[in-house]
Amino acid sequence: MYSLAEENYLKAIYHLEHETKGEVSTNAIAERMATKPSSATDMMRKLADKKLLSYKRYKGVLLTPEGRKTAANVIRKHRLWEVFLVEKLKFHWDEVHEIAEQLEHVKSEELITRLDAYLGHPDFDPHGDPIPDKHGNVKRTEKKLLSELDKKQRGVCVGVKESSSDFLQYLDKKNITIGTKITVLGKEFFDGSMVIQVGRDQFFISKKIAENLYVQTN
Amino acid sequence: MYSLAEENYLKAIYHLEHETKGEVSTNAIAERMATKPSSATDMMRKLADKKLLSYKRYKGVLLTPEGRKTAANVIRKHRLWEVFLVEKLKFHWDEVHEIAEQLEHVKSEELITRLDAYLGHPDFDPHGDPIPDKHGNVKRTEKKLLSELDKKQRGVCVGVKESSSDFLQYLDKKNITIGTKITVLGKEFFDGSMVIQVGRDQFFISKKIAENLYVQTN
DNA sequence: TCCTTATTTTAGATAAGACTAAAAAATTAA
DNA sequence: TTAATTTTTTAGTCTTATCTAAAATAAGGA
Repeated sequence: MYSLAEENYLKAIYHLEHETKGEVSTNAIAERMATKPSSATDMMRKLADKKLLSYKRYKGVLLTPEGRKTAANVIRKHRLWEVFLVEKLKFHWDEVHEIAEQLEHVKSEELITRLDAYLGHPDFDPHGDPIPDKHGNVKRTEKKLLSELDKKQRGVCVGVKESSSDFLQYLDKKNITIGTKITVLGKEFFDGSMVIQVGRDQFFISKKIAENLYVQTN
Repeated sequence: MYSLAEENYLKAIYHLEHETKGEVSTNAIAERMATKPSSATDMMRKLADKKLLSYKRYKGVLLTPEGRKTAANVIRKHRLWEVFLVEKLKFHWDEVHEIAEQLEHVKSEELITRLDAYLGHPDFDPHGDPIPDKHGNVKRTEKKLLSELDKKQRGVCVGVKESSSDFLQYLDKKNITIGTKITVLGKEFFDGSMVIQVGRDQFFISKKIAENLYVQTN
């Protein structure tokens, strides 16, 4: 069982590994964690002792399989809780991060198993990010922006890029939410605007809207 | 915003104040918290500095109104989460305490407001204990054991005293759960056994059963 | 009341996780 | 290749919440 601080460092390193290639630097970790590099070094030592990552002085770190799995599990919990907050408690997509940041550290395998089932085994969180399975595997899927789709293509809404209150309210009004199927009926190359089909409705959206909506294809 | 340790001490003291009359002793607190008396003393100092309780050396402590309210709020959260775990995630009554013990420390007013609404503003947790309102007020109700009822009296099941797996399964089988209305049709003074009505069913229960079921009357 | 016992507090230490300042290593530039 | 700069580590402190051992106070019995 790992401490709150340990879990948060693992999560940060997991994300950093995906953003940059190769070893993750001490400074990058410190910056992400909003701590000083010296604090990060201390923690790297500890996590290396616990075999959660490999660390060589001055050389940065890489998660071990065990470390990666642990990190993915915390992220799994975070994202499942986000789904709960949005789907069940009707929070807006942009209000849930901080709360999930706390809930993700609650220790109970059974709790997460049941929560997952209760939510219908969701594949994505409200921001469109994939939810790792219980083994830490992430279904790397074709998440793309709606603006990348061409005429006649379809996608399922899996999240938003920017999540301003105005934008979310616009989506609400148009009945677009996680899981909503969207078909591109037309696309104007001049300004990137589109005509899309959502349920029975067809309407026009600007390029700006299309560039802030993530969809999953295939 | 109070620390995890502070919240747990407040909760312990709150319960101890209800169990014993007058000041709560350092030893009692230490025992409840599974710490040493010296640790309890340190924490009393700190909580007194924060005006959450009044403390005089060698004299024990009493919560201030602010301390009482804070404690009640943690208990409110604990009990709401327990309801969630049992009602929504289908945990058994005796599996939820430890998890709620963690969830109760999640900080977000809005979360609890929404959770409360989502659960339908419950008055009791799955053990039959009352859930304080957001101001920390507890509806002190007539929670009694089913065995205390007399013939023709009615009560609503609000919880269990002992919650062994066998007992809970028995209750499941008989369709007795939180909110179930129970009427005493007959009571045998010789052995304390009863005949009760639950929904359309009438059946016999032993004294032991009646002594482990809490009901609310009035 | 005085003495013994139990309770409570004080003093000093420890572990986790953070910090600052200074030293060491790596990197970049001349 | 050496010098300047950046990155990382080390050394030493701090805070929170715990502990042990010892001292102080309160309570109970003869």
